[in-house]
Amino acid sequence: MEAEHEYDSCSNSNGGFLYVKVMTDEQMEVLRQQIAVYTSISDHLVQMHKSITSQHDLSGLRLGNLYCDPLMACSGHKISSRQRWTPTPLQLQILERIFDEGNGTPTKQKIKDIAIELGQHGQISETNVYNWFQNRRARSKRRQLVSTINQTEPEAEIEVESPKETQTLEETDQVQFFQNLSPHRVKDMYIQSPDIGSYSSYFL
Amino acid sequence: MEAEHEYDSCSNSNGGFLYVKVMTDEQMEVLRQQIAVYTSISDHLVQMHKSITSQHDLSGLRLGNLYCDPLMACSGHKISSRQRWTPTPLQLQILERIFDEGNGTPTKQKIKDIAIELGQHGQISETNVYNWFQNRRARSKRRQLVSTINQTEPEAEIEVESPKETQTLEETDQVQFFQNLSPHRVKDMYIQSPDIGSYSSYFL
DNA sequence: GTATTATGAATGAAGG
DNA sequence: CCTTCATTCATAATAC
Repeated sequence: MEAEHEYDSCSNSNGGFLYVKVMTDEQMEVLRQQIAVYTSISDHLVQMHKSITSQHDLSGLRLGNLYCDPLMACSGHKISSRQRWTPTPLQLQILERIFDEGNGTPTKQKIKDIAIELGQHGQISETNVYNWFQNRRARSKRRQLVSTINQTEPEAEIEVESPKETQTLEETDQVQFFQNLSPHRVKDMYIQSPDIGSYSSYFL
Repeated sequence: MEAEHEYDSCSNSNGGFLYVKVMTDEQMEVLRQQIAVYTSISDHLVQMHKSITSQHDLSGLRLGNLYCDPLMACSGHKISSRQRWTPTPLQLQILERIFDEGNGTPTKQKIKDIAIELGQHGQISETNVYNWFQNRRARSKRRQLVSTINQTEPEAEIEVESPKETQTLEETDQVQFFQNLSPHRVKDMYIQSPDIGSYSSYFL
């Protein structure tokens, strides 16, 4: 098992060597999900507990009053956060322009070219470009569909003063359902001191 | 880098930068402790919940699962039932294990067997299994290429394109370690267990 | 700070 | 096998 580690060696300030384990992105993602399991479990159980205590006022059952939010860093060290690409304004402008040119089918080679071109204006990968076009196409399609429905089914409601609401109904009830179920999104994980006994009041 | 991650940068063929995430042993240990905290938190909450429900038999608080819709009814909204199969954590675990066993070609008969086996843990069809393996294989392959590039020596290797890089794809010990800690994926876990007692199995 | 929205990314499925 | 699409998930950006 140990032999299968991959090590990158790099010298430290002491002149010796410090061995660090290298993880691939895929492994990091798996790890992140593993950790997220506990976040979800905790969130879920917290909610259940809240539901119960709100009905029965069983606050006396809580297990302590010490506080340490496991999500709050004592030292501010983030363990796992998936960094997601965000296009720069310039990149976005170029992407939109290409998209508007109508060549709806982004060829593999075209994606490569675009990625190279956008690479001049910030970090980007071909996958980013691919995803962007995928999402752009899908959402453009969806928006059109929604607006079509809105035309055939004109709302009697007066919403003239809030133009931004026109597209807020894209989210389905199912999404709302899940978000209600797990309001605490899996956010950045932090390293904290393993003071197990002190987290209880997190659930108040 | 201000975070705990250390990034080794290396240039790729696009002239951009790829980053390899590395962790020291110390960081791994802290991470392990962090996860242990979640284990304790969850365990703690389970006990709290048990102590409460044992006194009050709150059957109404059961959590819905994927193929049950009491919770959906509770929401008061029309929630169309999911049309797309989603593997349960247990199913996913089994699938991943089979996939890791390396028998790359899932025979027709094998798929049937797997489907039957997984049927014990939730709704599933042979097509689901087939599709899963197809996607898993393809995406693993694609990710391998990326991470292979990421793992290349940060030294001056200007290699533009390697012809079908080898796929020494083995989960490293780090990942194995965490999988032992929590062998389930996070996906959809909050809609899975219909009973709080089922959560016990999530805790090591 | 919390809540909401926009959007990058992951994934089951379909078509070739 | 591959690509593509629809849907969902998670998070950066923003509103509150």
